[in-house]
Amino acid sequence: MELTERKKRILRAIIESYIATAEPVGSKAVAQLAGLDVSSATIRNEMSDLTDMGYLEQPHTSAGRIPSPAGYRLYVNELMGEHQLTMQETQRINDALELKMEELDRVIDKAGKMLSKISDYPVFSMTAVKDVVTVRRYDLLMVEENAFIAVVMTDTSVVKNKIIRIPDQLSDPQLQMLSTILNSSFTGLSRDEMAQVLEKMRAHSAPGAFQLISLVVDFAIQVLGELRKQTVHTAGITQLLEHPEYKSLDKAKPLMRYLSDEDETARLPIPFDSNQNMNILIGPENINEAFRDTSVVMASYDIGDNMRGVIGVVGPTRMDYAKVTARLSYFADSLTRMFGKGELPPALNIEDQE
Amino acid sequence: MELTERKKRILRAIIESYIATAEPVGSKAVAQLAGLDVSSATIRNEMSDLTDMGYLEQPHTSAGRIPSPAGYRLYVNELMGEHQLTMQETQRINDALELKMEELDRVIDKAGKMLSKISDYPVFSMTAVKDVVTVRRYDLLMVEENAFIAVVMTDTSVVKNKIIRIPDQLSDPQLQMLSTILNSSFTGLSRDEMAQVLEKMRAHSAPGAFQLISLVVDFAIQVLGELRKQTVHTAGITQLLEHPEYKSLDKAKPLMRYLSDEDETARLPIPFDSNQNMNILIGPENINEAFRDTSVVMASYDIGDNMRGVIGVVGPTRMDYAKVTARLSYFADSLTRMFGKGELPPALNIEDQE
DNA sequence: CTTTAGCACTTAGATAAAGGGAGTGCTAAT
DNA sequence: ATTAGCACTCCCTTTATCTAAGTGCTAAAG
Repeated sequence: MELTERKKRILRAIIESYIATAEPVGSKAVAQLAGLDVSSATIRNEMSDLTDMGYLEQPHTSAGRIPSPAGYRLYVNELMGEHQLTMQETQRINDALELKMEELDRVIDKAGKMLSKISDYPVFSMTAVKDVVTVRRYDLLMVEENAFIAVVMTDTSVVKNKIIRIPDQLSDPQLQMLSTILNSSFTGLSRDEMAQVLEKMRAHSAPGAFQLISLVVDFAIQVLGELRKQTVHTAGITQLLEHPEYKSLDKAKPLMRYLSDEDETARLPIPFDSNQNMNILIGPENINEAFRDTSVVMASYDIGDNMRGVIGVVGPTRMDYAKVTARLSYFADSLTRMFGKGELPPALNIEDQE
Repeated sequence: MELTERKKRILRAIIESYIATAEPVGSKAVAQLAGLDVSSATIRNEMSDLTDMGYLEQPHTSAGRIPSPAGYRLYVNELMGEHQLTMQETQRINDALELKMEELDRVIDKAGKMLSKISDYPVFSMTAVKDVVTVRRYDLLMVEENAFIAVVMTDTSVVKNKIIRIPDQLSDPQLQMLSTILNSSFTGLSRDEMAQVLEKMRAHSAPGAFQLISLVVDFAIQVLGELRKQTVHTAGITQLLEHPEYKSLDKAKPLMRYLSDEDETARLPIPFDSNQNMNILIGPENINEAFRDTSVVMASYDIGDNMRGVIGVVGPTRMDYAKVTARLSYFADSLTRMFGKGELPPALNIEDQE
């Protein structure tokens, strides 16, 4: 049975009022809000219908109505107007994204924090990385007699370095030789392959030389490992407390504990449908128990050509979907642009240290 | 007036009971706990004295007693036994500190998270850095015709790199020349000085060459800026909610908001007395309003020879000082050892990226 | 003089009862 | 089909009562 125009309008008014106030909405209030020139009694009849159809719920007999998950779903799919970002808002997001010289991981972390501030909800963010990253090239820089810097560049153009100390002195030609070996035998390989080659080499190499090689290769393997590992960042968990549905600690605690526990979030089972770049999960649609009364709005963004990340907002089912989606999508687009191919990349930087 | 042995014993019993239960302690309970073979009436008299002396407080006329800040202070200074870390605990801390290949900043962050897990309280951590860091040397590595990696090493042996793209092609001799200029004119200088030299150079240099130089120098200046900036990390804020004094959201919210707001914590006005390496601030001893009902236990640790950091635990005034101090001090010592001069440093790493 | 037992007194917090208010659903009239 | 009117339901707040814990005092005992 199709909804009449008026029913839609009433449903929408109820949802938007509830989003704003977190209070059940009564027929009288709707009569004003919906801008329909009918009395509250008429509205009551309509609301009764909507309840029967499953779009509204009644906390108890004599309370107003609140939207059911199905109601939110309908709202998100059909009713919700595109929220126009104001100039101010876009400006704010742009300012926020003025990140320079940061490492990818930290950019993501920071981006999360900013989005959280902008949206007033907790945010999680993660990057899904290419699973096979290889080393493109090695450079070795002598710094002192018994130390050199190993610079490793991956095929994803990530550069990492490390100061390597050695017991014996090393001459320039030796370093040159080492560099040649590394660049010829240890590039374009996966971590496992590198380990294998290294193992083979152990047999027919001078122990001293082998030692050196393995120091650098071990570092390279570590770098690749670091890059592979997918981390989830969360930000602004405390924001939950600002929303009335979490004013009872019993509600807030499990969710907060979940979000703040890295081990948990690490295996965040977020079913992201990558066909569309904006996903909304409403309340019970979340498989995860902790999220049963909570909605998640997610967007994906691209990091260059090979990687893709997901950033999402967590909030009460009564969340201002229109606003959140607008902001989130703009934000994700900005991230994509920022990490974009054409432009100068965000110049991620590096650091090693003795 | 000096406290009698018995009074001390009673005070100690009260504090420890209150630490454990968060409930006011009555005379009857004390009679048992203190292990004194006297009746509750006697205890009552003593407790009355202790109240007069300011070591105990009464929430209301007919409640048990709770320790006053002065009481905690006395306890911390004199009464508190050294908490013995169990083998298990030290083992746990050691395992936790098995950090490799991380950047300083992230080590601190992670260390905070671990300590928070170990101590069941929120933790903040920060590093106080040398205020003048300079560049020790530059290395330039050609990667493609129109891009090279700039590797900058500071006098604190931090190495950072960045891929720099240039519109025109660059020959090896040109790169060589650039490197010479950088190493002769832009090392050992503060950020301001570098900017000045750069400005002077603008006049009598070919525009193209100047452009190149300034790209690298700007990066170096940024690196120094990054290093200088002192950041405070917080971890485990949610742990607050596990303690009964914060079960009312009104109490928890301001503190949580404070701790989770980076802008706030950045200017955390923590008066750390660097003469002793363990500081305890009890309740009202905290200048900061948000911490009025909260105690802070802080320890400092050394990062190599030049830097020093502070790591601290935040909790209710009723906090298990004995346990927290023991763990914190062991933890801080471990950090110092880990960053120690002798040993291999935690091999901080670096990364740049296109 | 210190310790102890006994008891009246205080007070927070828990439980129960009563009142108010918002909103519904139904009926009858427009 | 819409609306006004009204009885009914149920939550929430306030008020009153009760209970349990703990104190402080007094007077007796060691």
